[in-house]
Amino acid sequence: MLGIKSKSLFELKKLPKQRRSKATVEAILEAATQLLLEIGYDKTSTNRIAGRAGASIGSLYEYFPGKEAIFAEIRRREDAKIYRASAQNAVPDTISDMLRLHITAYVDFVRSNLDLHVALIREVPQFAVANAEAELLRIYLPLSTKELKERKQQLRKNRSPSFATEFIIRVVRGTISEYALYAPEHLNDRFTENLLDMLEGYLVG
Amino acid sequence: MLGIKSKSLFELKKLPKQRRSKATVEAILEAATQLLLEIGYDKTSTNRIAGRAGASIGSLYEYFPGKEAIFAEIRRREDAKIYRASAQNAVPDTISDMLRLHITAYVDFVRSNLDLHVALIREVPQFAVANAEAELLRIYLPLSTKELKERKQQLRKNRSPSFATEFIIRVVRGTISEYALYAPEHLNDRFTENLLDMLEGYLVG
DNA sequence: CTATAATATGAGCTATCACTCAGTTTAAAT
DNA sequence: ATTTAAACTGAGTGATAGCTCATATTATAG
Repeated sequence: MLGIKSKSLFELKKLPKQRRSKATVEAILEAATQLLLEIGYDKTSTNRIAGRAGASIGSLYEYFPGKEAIFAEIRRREDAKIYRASAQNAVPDTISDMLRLHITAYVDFVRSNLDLHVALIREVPQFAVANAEAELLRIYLPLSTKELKERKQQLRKNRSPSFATEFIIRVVRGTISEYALYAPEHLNDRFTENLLDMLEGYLVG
Repeated sequence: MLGIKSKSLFELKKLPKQRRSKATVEAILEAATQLLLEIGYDKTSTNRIAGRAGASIGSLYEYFPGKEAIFAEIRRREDAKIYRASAQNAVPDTISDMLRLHITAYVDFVRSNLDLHVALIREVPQFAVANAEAELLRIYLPLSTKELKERKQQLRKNRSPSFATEFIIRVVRGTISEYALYAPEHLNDRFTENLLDMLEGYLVG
């Protein structure tokens, strides 16, 4: 029997309390991000992260239960940025404008952090990241379902707001990830307009 | 300087010629598939694959240049199956029927091999798999563009057949992967009908 | 000033891994 | 029957990885 770790492998073991230790945690996350982009997940060892961060390996394990937790935290912060980028504007009246707002914000965000976004999808074992995904969806999904219900008269008939919300979110996320991974040079305005056109046709008709 | 490997890291070093060695290669691929599903990519060592396959580690390296090549071959074969599943039927006259044919074949295939499909996306380093992706698209894309051009009168105006083909393929692949990874229980007929409805609206109107 | 908690250190442990190679066995070719 | 090529073998190698822990330093609290 191997040692059982009581808390999640993907969360911080302990929150830094003093200014010094907060800086250490930030430096570790920054170093891990750089190394992920430079040499990839596999070659990024915890010792190397600590070295680049100017911290000791012991300090790293003081705050993170393991390698995966570091990247899960990076992913969580990226997801939070995406969320904020969409959520900072007022909610428009029409479904069309809602779609345009959210999707352009999303595409712009992915394009402006393309390398990191791709590296996180490509290289980080997804199981370390499933929680972050679930968290994001839990925030996003009820929010948008509510928005759709309030605009139900604009919806095509037979469209269930709750089904449509998950469907749209997954179409958008899946499609953008696919382009980011395999055809980043086609992740342009023409793509965005086509995506919007397709989704508007689906939701509004 | 590390040793330079002359051929691709993702292809077979040597093709088995005799019946015995062909069986060895098949056993290795089968064992690797099982272990991927049972314990994941990282824990699946080449020694363990050889052990499960009833072959020696030396034989494994006789045919595969490295661990990644084994999984690239598994992926290549899966892709070929998907392609055959779509391509075996005659090409229908209407775009709607074309979409229905290809997409139901694709969804059915993914559902019937869900665990392996998910494991290949989740766990296998994508760079080992990028070639297989490129190969698949090279076959698929011109084929479908040609089919669309022949049905241009059915297309909504302003839809470029070549752009639309890539767009549709990536929407489908991305969306289905997203559902397979994060909501496999929602990968059902209702999902398929909505996807078809959306794409038909986009292409035909 | 003292006691206690927080933070930092890094040598070293255990484990495992991908891969090599010198030699043997089996099949095909002549 | 002999030669040659194909296939197989598996102990061993070098490298590196994630992680622990005993100890030391710094900050906060009373």
